[in-house]
Amino acid sequence: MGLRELKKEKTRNALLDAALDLFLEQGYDATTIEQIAGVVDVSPRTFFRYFPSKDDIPLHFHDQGEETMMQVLTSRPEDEPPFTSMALAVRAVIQDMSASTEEERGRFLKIRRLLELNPALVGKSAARGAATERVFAKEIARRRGTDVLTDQVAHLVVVFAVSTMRVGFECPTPEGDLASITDRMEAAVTLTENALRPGWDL
Amino acid sequence: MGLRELKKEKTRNALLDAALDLFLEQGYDATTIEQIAGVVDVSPRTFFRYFPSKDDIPLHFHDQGEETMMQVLTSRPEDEPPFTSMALAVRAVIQDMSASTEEERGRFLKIRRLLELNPALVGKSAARGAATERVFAKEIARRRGTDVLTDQVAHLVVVFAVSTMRVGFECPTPEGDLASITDRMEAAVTLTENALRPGWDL
DNA sequence: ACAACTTATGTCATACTATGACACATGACA
DNA sequence: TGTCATGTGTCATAGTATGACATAAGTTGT
Repeated sequence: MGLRELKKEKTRNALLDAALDLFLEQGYDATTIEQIAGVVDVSPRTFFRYFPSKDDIPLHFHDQGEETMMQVLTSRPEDEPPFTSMALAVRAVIQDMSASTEEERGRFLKIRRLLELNPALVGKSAARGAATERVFAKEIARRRGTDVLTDQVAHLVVVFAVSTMRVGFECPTPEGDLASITDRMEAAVTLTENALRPGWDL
Repeated sequence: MGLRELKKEKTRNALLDAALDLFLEQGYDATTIEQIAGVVDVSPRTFFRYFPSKDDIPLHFHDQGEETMMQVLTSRPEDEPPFTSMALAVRAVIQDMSASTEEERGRFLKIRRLLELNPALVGKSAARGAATERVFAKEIARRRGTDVLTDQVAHLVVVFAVSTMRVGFECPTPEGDLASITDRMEAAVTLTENALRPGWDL
């Protein structure tokens, strides 16, 4: 890895951390891109070269989670009940969180506190989730041999899985560490599994 | 109703229809508030006096639907299984759609076409849905006699219901009329009901 | 080590959404 | 009809986001 990429990685993390800290200190809306860029000593224009939008800061983990889930999904046999595959994908994300570095864990907790303080961000997280859902619905429909446009079961499988993950992550735990978050996420998945009738997704 | 309120209602509808038509003609992002206001011959500032944001145009029915659902929910006995109550609330929304005026039906269809053309709006719809979920989760938790902060079942009940409605509404039907939309929504609710194990939400 | 190339950054400029302040006009009501 | 309340237009402003272009930094050849 060249010096250039190292520097970029460093700037990206610096922007991320500066943004999260400012958001928690003064609130999300009250914090401007100019301020964030100021802390890291880059121009506001540069911020947008690292993050497409301000919202992409609190949604930092979304893309990563989506990638993990898709990897797990494609590794599963195609004739497995689709919700079983999706539940495994969700658990893989939980696993990833547990296995992440101390630095990343800190960011997880900050983002979670941020979502609690700013409910509008929960909405934006759901918005990103909707985009994720489209991707997965398409894949599930493919595996089911159906048309994604009309296969409501495929969509339901996905929204149940994604919604469950959201409930587990967002549903607040009073001042918890990362383990208590992953525990709650795991609990949510189990609850959903038990709520569903076996074979509903065939 | 005074002349003043009539005029307001008229302006509001004019803005709504002008916006929807422009969105469908030239795309959502490509349409500016200035253009919308121009069609109705009001100042851009006035637009924001009728709609808090541009996004509130495609989300026109959200608040209405939320109100309907909450009315139904509070009319149900408190010891009814919560998902049963929520499913009834969703069906009430479907009923409202079927019973709406020709004018409103047209808007429904336009909004749906808009959501198909612009997936980002589906996300924003989900974002609004997240806010709705908070309200209902609180009420469900109250009825269950639990703390909304820790009662994951309450949250799951709500997200399943709201997600199901979204799937039914957004899942595209090829050039359908309003009846085919409500039919699909009804189908989605039924699918979810059959997918869930009776008593899971007690 | 130096030149040539690639890529990241800073500095403009600009469009658009959204909000506050204030003056003016229009409908409501005595 | 005069007074009050309310809606509207105009102006000013903050902030997000994007494009264009020049410059500086890192990379790669000889």
